[in-house]
This record gives sequence, structure tokens and C-alpha cells, in this order.
Amino acid sequence: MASSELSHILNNANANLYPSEPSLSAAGFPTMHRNAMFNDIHYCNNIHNADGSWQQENPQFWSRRNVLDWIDFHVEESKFDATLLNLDCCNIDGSMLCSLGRDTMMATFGSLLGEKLHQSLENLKHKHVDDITQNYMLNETYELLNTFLSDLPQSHFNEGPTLDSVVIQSNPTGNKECDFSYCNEYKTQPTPESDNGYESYSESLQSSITGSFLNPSSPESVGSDSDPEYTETHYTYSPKSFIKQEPVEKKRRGRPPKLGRGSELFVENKKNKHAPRGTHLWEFIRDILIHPEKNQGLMKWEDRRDGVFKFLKSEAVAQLWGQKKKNSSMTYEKLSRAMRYYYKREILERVDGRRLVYKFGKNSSGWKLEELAL
DNA sequence: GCGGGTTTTCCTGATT
DNA sequence: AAATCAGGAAAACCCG
Repeated sequence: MASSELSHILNNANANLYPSEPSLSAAGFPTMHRNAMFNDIHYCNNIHNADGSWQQENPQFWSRRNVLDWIDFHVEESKFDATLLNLDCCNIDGSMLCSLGRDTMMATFGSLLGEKLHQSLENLKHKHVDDITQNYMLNETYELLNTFLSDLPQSHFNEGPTLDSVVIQSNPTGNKECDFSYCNEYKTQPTPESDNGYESYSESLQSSITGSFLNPSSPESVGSDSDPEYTETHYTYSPKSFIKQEPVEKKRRGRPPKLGRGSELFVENKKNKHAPRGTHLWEFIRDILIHPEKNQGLMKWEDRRDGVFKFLKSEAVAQLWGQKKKNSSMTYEKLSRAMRYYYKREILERVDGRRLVYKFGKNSSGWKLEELAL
């Protein structure tokens, strides 16, 4: 940690220990009697918070500087004596911070500050997970609407504006490169001074969840998703519904779906191309986990070393998997059945008694820190 | 075309 | 009560 940053913390803390204007923060509003949620989400103007970007960013993606700013804010607010801080513990990035449990937090920062930090972190995590869910649903709606509009017979609407043009026109930056799909998950931009080698914002956008996960990093998965042979789905419009129609009628993979689960209105497109080689489910899951900057709160490591992980947004992950396999009817229930088959092959190990928690087994690879370091 | 591997789909029943 | 887990069965699809 840079010594300037240390002194930054200590100075701020000391200034609060011996304030010239008691009970007023630098921003001029009382620091007492505000709940943690309010502080974390709505406070924006504290001048001590030199960078401030931690407030809008998912804690998973915080830089070391963000973590420091966040600790600084809470040290300052709780009038904690910063000289008691083990400063080595502050030199971590967001993903490491998020892996600390409540007990570790208390042991590291003391029961008072530790509890406060833990609460704050949980609030911020939940806030961002909720954002992701909302955006995910928004994006789905967008895609449906957009496909619907673009495939309407032109005589009906006389070449009216597409959803894209509407969205883009209302976007002051006019950045047409920004594919709406999943990009909204990046509601806020990362800090320009990002110090940990994360991708730039635009790069993140371009390789947004869809793109990046469709190009798994494992050797087996190379080029797995740049399928030029992607066959477009066609739709017909009728006053009652709009129905996807395959150019060539092919049977759906797996047991024939039973009619009656929404299939009357929306006949799913069926796979009409080979699933790319190497796009195994466990690799897809692994790649979400090893790219925390793109993970967006979908999954998290429970025990990084042992390969224990948890689904945070099980249905969202299933939808992504379905999107990758061009199967919009994928659900967590089906995905989890495939996951359970991995137990026998020891690609996964069972984790008893914990919902949505799995563990990589000895026949999986590419997730261990040592492997990734290579 | 065949067979093995890997899902996908559906299902029943149990557990949390 | 709803979500999740467990695992059997059957089928689809890929690949060698």
C-alpha cells in the first residue's frame, strides 16, 4: 500500500477523532443517525472520498483503492481510531474483500468497525445483485421486443423506428456499439485509474457476459462460439401471438417437451446447429467464476481454494447457459440435473446440506489459482 | 449408420 | 409453500 494512502486514512481518522466541527462531516451533513444503507448508496459528496466510485460499483470489482476509500469512509464515520487498524489488511481488492466472512471481518477490523464494514458490504452486495436481476429482465424484454419489431411485416408498420434506434436516439453518447444485451449490468463505469488490470469499460461492454462467456478460456473451448453458421430464427406475426419458425424443422434436443408450459404462445426455436465442441456446462460455470469482473454477482466462490462455489442468481445463470446453447427454455432445474450428472464423473463433488452450492471435483480443471497463474 | 458421451427434458419424491 | 435436491428414464445431438 502506498504510504500516501496510509496517511490518507490516518489523517482522516485523526481529523475525526479531534474534529474542529463536531458531528458534521466534511460534506456538511451530520454523520450520526444515518443508517448504513443510506450511507452506502446515497452519500455522494464527501470530499474525503477522493475517488468515490466504490459507491456505484459492485464490491466484487473494487480496486484496492476503492476498498481503501470504503474503509476510510467507515473509519471516518464511526470515528474509529485508525491507529488500531492492521493496515496490511486494507491492502486487498474487492473480490478478496467479498470473500471475507463476518468473523474474519470482525477479527481483522475489530468487533465494532468489523461489524459495520460487514453490514455495509452485505448491503452493497445485495444492492448490486438486485440491479443485475432487474437489468437482466429488462434485457430479456428488450430482446423480445426488438426481435418482434424487426420481424414485423413492414406493411404493418411502414418501416417505423426500431427499438434500437429509439434507444440509441435517447442515448446522448450515441454509442451504437453498445449492445443492450447485458450491457446494462454495467450501470456504472469502473474507475479510470483501475489499478488491478481489469478490462476497460468499453472492453467490458464488448465482451459483456454474453460475449465473454461464449468464448470459454479452456483449450477445449477455443473458438467455441464464433459460429458463423448461426442460423437465424424466423418469426411470423399473427394477431394472437408471434411465433418463431425454424427454417428447417428439426427435433428438439432431449425428451420432447410436454405441451402446455407456455408453448402455445411461444414455440421455441430448436437447435439447428451443432453445439460447439468443448462448451461443457462445467466449463461455462467455471468461466463465470474465474472472471469475477464479468461475473456480475451471478455466482461466487465459497471457498476459492477448495473449489466450492455458489449460485447467487440461479435462474439468471441458467438463462445465460440457455442463451449460449440457443435454448431459451433453459431453467435452473434442468441445468442442475446436468450438474448432478457431474458427481458420478467426479467433475463435481457433492456439497451436502447447502443449497445452490457445488464443488469442483478432481476431474475438473482450469479453476485452481495455481493453474490460472500459469 | 453406430455407439458412447453429454446434455436436455420430464418426472416423482424428499428436503430445506 | 416454494425452491431446491436427487436421481431414473428417455430422447436428442455431437463426434469419432
